[in-house]
Amino acid sequence: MSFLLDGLNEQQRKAVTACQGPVLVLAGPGSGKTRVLTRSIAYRIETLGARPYHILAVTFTNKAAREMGERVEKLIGANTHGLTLGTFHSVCVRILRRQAERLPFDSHFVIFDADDQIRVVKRALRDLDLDEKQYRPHSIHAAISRAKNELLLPEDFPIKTYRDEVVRRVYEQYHKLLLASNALDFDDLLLWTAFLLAEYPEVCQQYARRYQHVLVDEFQDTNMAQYTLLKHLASFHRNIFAVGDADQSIYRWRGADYRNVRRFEQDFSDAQVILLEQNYRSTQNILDAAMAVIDQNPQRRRKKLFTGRGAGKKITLHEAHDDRAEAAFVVDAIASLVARGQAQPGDCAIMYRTNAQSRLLEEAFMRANLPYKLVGAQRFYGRREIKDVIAYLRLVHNPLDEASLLRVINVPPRRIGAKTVAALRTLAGQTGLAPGELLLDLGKGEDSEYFGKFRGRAALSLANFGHLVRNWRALRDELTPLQLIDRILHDVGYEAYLDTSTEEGLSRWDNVQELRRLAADYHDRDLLAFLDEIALVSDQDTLDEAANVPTLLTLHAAKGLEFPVVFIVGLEERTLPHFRSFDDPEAMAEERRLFYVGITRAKDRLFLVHALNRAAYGYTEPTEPSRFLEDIPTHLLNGQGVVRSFRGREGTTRQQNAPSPGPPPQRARYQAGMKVRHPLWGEGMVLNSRWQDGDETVDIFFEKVGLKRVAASLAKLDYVNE
DNA sequence: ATGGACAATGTTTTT
DNA sequence: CATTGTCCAT
Repeated sequence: MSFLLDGLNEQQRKAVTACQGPVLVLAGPGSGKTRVLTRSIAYRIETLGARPYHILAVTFTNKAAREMGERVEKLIGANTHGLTLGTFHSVCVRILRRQAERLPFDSHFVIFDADDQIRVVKRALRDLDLDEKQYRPHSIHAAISRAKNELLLPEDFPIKTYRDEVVRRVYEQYHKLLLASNALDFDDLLLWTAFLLAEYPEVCQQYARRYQHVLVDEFQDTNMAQYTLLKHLASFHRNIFAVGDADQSIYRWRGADYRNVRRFEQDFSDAQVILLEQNYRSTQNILDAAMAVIDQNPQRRRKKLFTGRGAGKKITLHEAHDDRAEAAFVVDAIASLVARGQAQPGDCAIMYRTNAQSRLLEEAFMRANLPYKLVGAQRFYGRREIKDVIAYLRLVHNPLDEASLLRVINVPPRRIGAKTVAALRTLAGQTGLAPGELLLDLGKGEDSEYFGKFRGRAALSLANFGHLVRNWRALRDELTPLQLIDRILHDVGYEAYLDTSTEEGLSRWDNVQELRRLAADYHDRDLLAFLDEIALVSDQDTLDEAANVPTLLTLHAAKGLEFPVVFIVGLEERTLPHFRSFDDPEAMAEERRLFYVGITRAKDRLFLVHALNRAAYGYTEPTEPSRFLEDIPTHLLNGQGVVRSFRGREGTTRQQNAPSPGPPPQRARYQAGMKVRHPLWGEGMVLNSRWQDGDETVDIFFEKVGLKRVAASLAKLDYVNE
């Protein structure tokens, strides 16, 4: 089956055929990593005779999984049946449903999305009589999520401060509430699977024996839970094949730890390490810019990326007056490329740090009457009407799901207000039933023993709704998901509720129609399959590749994609790097990687854009260009004069000088009284600062280690905002 | 119970 | 500024 090695370079070949023992493939951007992964799967089946049943391949997005499946099938035909191929989360769902009898939930559990999770945190806070202002649900949830990713249960939650103590209690309550709802959050899927494999050696054995080959994509994005899972699953045969690139690790905030790459080499000391450094995507100029940017990150394994593609066009650096002008520039530039026949609209992508930045771009496209497509942002599944319909389905599937019950119990309004809901919950608590179960019982009307416990109107409203849910439940096995949706929409009068005479209502109803179309695909599967699928889709999964129009997307969403023409906008301090990363060197390093990921998406043309003024809180304020721009050698750039090193704001005079890649501006960055943070020594106060031998020498009094003298260009100091 | 008006509050990235 | 929550009048 030598065709599986056709067209591969030596390193790729080596990787594809490395099927024994642990293998770590460090794959630079555009180095054919997906190719290596798919061929390696095919090679194991075709050449080594492995049964697909014995192969596990995990990815982070459904799209990546789907693509991989299609490409393997294209290589070796249809004999991929039995292959386990999916995202970490979907693979875990499958395992957990099968093994639920060993775990504290049953196999019909539902998956709570981000919204539900916040609701549960709020509920927990209220149950514990804690102030939502003081303990913001999002921040508490982040702490819980972090703990789960580290495989820490409530009792293991590390306590250093009083706040930690509170978080631990909320975590405990949150945990209970989820189990009472027979629901798992995203993190639980990983946590419980890891727990299962650790606690039940016979189960672990069963899977580890089955999976003779374990392959992982985007390994640098794994968190502790995922890493542990992989180790368990590969523990018997030890044929684990991990592909990743620490320089493209951009999900630290989600628990991802690129140090797992190093950990892998330690845990599997016999691992073969294969480097893929030849880039097949970008021109050399683009690649050089990318390397110049990423080389500034400390403590990384240097890779020397090269391409056979030639230098290519220079990178365009554009300075716009403000964010509106920035958007206009992008639209103009695309229009002009298309007009000159240099690109198709669909070749172009515009990338930005935050979703909020998409708005002005969208407006600019609309003003120019040009179509575009947007990845993510107001996600389809995040829309209110979609969440409503899904909540109905989940309630029908699982009446224990309190989050869904509360979401739809009065939508459309059916005279069940806060008072009545509180009464329902109270009585449920007294009887030991879940609110949803109580509601179902009330659905029997006056036959229900609980009917008399409510004040007249309330009892009737509840009974009516309970009756509806009873009916839907009775039908749920006969009807397809689509038929059930239609039945619910009809029974509750959802179209009338949306008021399709208004533009907004009509658009919402359109979205419901879109959901119906998606449900139509599930005519031969059950409701739960549909619910699983929509719980685990990602933004990238909804990207429509057919339309020949420009794509707007965040830098995060751009990972794994490539485009002939790439615009990266908002290249300013506080945007990229984002201001939330300023006081943490690790976070700052990740901002740089994010920029690196963006640059390396480009095949032929790269446009880097920054605006001198940007609207922040509704007010437009002056900006400084991103520090990352300073790291790109000027000879790779063209466009208007390269304005460099503005930190300190005297750039206009310096600009006159010949563009020299010399030292930064002679202006103190640190002044006495400033608070700064050093990666090693922690926080300290600047005592004084002066210029010496072309560098800034700063004396700092650190809280932990006392007085230190540092060179500003060498010490990785960060400002601490007071 | 409902809906509207106002205030506060917060803005990264997402399986 | 744009969303979310809270208060108040119906």
